[in-house]
Amino acid sequence: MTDLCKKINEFGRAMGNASRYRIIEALLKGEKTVGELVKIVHLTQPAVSQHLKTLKTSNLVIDERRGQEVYYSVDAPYILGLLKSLTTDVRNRKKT
Amino acid sequence: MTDLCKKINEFGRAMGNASRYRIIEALLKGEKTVGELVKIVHLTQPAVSQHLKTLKTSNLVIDERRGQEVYYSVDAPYILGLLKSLTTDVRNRKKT
DNA sequence: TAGAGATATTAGCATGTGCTTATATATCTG
DNA sequence: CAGATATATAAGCACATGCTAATATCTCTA
Repeated sequence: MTDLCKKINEFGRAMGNASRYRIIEALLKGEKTVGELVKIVHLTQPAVSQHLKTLKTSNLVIDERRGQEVYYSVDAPYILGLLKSLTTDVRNRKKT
Repeated sequence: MTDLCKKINEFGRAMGNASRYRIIEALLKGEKTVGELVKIVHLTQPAVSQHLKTLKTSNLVIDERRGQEVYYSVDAPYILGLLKSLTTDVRNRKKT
């Protein structure tokens, strides 16, 4: 499996879960703290933290601590790069 | 969950599974029969058929029977539409 | 430094998922 | 129509995954 494949696969795993997808959706509207996300997606704080961890491992989100709170936001350049690669692959497919 | 959300989520679920991702990859190189896919991804025939069923349910592939064989191919226009929507969403995000 | 607030981590459980084996359906050919 | 080939479906099992509850870690402030 090439590096790109692995990335796309991780991206899929992230977006394929409803909770994580809702987290991403929320983050697309602007950075949020864990506590804010908890209120938005209606999950417990540990559940949100766990999802954020997998999202971070897949490089889809960035975190930054400011005082007691940790702000999360989408890594847009990374995601856009992935989407572009994918789009190119589909465009260049062998037509039927 | 909006209609687009549901589609993207299904797309993610499809791409997030390694076997399904390999099937999509193979199909991007041109349409294939179930039997050909079995040889390529090294899964049993029922396993491949099951994956193809979920891919079809998510509208990512198209099937067409020709005699005894069924040919599968990616639904490129559909996928490209999804990727475009996703790209737009990420581009138009609220910057941090 | 003690306590409070915010987040992360761990363990455990219930459910979902992917695979296998067995069987059914469909299509062709003799 | 009978058998062969291609594909689909069903049942069952092992494992992965998402969630909860409990606890740990980190940071601020009095």
